Amino acid sequence: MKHELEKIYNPDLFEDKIYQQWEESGFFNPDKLNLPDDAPAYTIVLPPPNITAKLHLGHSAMLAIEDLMIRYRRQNGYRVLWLPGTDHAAIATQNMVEKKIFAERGKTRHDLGRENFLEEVNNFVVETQATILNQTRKMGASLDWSRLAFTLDEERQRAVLKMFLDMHQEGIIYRGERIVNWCPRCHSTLADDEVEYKEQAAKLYTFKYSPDFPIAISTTRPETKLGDTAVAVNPKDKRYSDYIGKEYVVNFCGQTLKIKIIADRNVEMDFGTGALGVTPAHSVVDWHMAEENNLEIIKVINEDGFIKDDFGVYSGLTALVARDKIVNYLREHNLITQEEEIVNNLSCCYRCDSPIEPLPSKQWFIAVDKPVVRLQGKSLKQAALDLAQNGEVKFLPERFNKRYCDWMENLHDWCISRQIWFGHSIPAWYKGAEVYVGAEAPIGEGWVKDEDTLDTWFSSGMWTFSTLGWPDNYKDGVKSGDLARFHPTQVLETGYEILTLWVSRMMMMSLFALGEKPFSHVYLHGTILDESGKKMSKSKGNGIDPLEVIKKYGSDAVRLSLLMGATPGNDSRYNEEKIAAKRNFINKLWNISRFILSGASEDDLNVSADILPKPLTLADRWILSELISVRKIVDASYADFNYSYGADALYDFTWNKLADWYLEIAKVEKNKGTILVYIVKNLLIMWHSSIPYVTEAIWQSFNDSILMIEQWPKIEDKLDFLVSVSENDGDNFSFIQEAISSIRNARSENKIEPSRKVQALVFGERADLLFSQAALLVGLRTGIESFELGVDVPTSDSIKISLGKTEIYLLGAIDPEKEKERLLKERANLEGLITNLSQRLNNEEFVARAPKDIVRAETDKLNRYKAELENITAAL
RNA sequence: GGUCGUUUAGCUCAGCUGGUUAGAGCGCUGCAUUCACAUUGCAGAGGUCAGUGGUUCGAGUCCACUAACGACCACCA
Repeated sequence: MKHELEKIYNPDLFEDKIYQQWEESGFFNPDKLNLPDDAPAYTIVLPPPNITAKLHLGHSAMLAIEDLMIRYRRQNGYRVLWLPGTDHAAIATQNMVEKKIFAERGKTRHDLGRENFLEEVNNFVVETQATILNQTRKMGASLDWSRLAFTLDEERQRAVLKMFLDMHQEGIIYRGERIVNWCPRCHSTLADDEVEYKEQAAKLYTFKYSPDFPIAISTTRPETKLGDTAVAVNPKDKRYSDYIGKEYVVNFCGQTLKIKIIADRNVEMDFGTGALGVTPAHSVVDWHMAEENNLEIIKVINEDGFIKDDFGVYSGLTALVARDKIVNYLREHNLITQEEEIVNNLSCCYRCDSPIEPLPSKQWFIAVDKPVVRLQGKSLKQAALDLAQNGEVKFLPERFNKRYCDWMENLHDWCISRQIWFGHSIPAWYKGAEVYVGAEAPIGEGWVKDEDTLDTWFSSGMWTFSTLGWPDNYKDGVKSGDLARFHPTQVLETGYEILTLWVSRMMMMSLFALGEKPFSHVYLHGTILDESGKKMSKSKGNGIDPLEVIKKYGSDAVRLSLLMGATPGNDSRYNEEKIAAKRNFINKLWNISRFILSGASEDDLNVSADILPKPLTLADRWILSELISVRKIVDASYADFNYSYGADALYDFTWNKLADWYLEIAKVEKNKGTILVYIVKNLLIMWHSSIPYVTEAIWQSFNDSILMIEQWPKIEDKLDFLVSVSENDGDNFSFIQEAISSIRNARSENKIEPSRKVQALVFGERADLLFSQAALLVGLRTGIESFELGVDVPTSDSIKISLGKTEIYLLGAIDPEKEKERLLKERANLEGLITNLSQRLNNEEFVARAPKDIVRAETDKLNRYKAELENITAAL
């Protein structure tokens, strides 16, 4: 079992083999973990990556963080489920395949036909999915592949169908006419977030509909004015207040319009003439005004971007041509009072860049404001809002709670139908004006299936429970199977950019389907930017392929570089040097282990990671107290989602405490095999969740078991016999270098005999420890094998090392003047602290209301400060 | 236009509820090297914590304003 480790850690030799071993062990699957029935569950559903493309570094960061959460919980006895999957990303995928087919064969999806096209899409999906899953494995993600899901696979299709039917039955899903973002080229609606705004120069025309109409209006789109049914002014605007409520019949460019003057506070008095021509059919804002004022809605432009019939000479023209024609008419009739060049934002299709035409269209919606019986009359919006507001779902960082709530409060009914082919079909059939909703086609002739598909977020919104067997595992309001065990999930870890798009939908869907939250915590990671701080994107070509970096530095190094120094919600820059630094660290850990294991006996190797070895020297007590303190820091930080801080503490311990100090001591003090192996075992366990491969590789070089399921150590917590050392002690050793060269010089000049006696004088409260380490290093570097050590009276400015008859004096770095200054400052500081604390402790209200342990802690603090003050005063 | 974030060493970033002398990694400078590791070790230089004002015994931390950069949302008649 025990085998030698290579001189340098080579990830290539281990990673694939180890991953395969993990997978074959079955322990990614919670059912295979040997756990008591009451073991608490810990579930994370992996945010399913879009199958449009291979993974990028952002995904790697996500996998690193989630795998850490998962592995840490697995080590702590949880029934851990990390559930993998991919998202069909309806529009994005269809678009990508369309482009590909067009580039390769010059054909459109219409050329291929629905069936053939969907087959092409499916081939594409299979291909990219394989790539994605391979990349995910390379990261070392301990996902339960037996539960792999896809938002468009058969099970999910059943779930989506059921959800649609349930919501329809409840009256939450309805078909209605609304203004949608319509792309005349793609023949599809776009979600608001699929619309891109482009700044462009436009002409703002100010004119009157007709000579006899009293108010001039401004617009950049005169052709839509054919559909105007009102003019809106600000109610505060004195210029127009007399007209409000009046109705006019005007002849606008040869067409008859009925115009009512209405008041609306959203109209800006300063823009143009302060009056707005209301075109309900072609503007979202106007649509709302029309609803409030019962205005007629007149469609002017059709789905192809042409002017509709019944508009005389304008019918059949494209919007742009019609615009020119109308402007000419207005000019000829002297109705234009101003033409102005302005810059405005044109809304464009994110796919084809065509200008968006806002059009009324029949679509399926989810009503977010409607009371839902199964939610005790709350609306979806309200219920989802409550989860955040009453703290049932916590956001990290907290500020995203506000963003979530703001967005939720402004949420309108969610349009869920999309005019694309790739996606979940809508279970609706039409016959004339009749609509049928059901799982199967209705009986009878002449029913036509709805050709649209569902918004991709509809299925991904169900992700936490559609992956756990809903609806089969949910009967009469009772959960069973996976759903009972693993829902609600613990953490949703995802990027903040989809907080609104995805997280909010998951909340509503879960509330509707199960009446419960989908998760307790939302951890939002930042974006990985490129080295210059720009977003990585395909179009810019500045993306980094995780596989290449992994190949160069190893998976663990990539993971660690993404974990350390990263805080939730904050973006971080890609930095290859950082990865190299982590690679070096991993090699350091490897060599620490190599050194320890090579010197360990068979008995040493069998030491339990739970029980402190004994007896202990001073140095042992010190390193063990550091180890225990690190474990506490790690536990506390991981509990707070502060992964960077925990890793920092481990890193510092491993390199600066264990390698730099304790191993050097161990070389001299000898017989430390047991305790060293004990430390290594604990260290590997604690490091495993961040850098699983190298830790597993080392572990298996001297154990038959798999480290992945090794339990988090339960080290005794009796710290009273341990040594506590401040973090800055390393600074006190600047004299060592000098000592070493002094001794060497003395020797080479034959000034001293090769004495076996070393005596050093060390000052400070931890003189014994400093002494031990100092003597150790001096001895180590000078080849003196045994020492006789002693501590002398502390002095404030010098350190003396005697070698036999020769004495070496080493001056400390402390300047008495500066020291005095420091003490004075500290005294003032302490006095302030004491005043402040005394005041608080004299405050009856504080003492009465604050928890007892806080009061006690404050009292202790006060006493400590007082004692310190006395010391300082004495020293001065 | 609204909301939010960022600004700390040459670079990339930590710094929790205000509390001794502001930290890390990389880079830089000097020194060391048959040692588990040169993917190494030791030491050093380098910061008026973006600016101004305020609260406080005490501010990198809290408040206000300013500036630069960035993100999101909305709208642009």
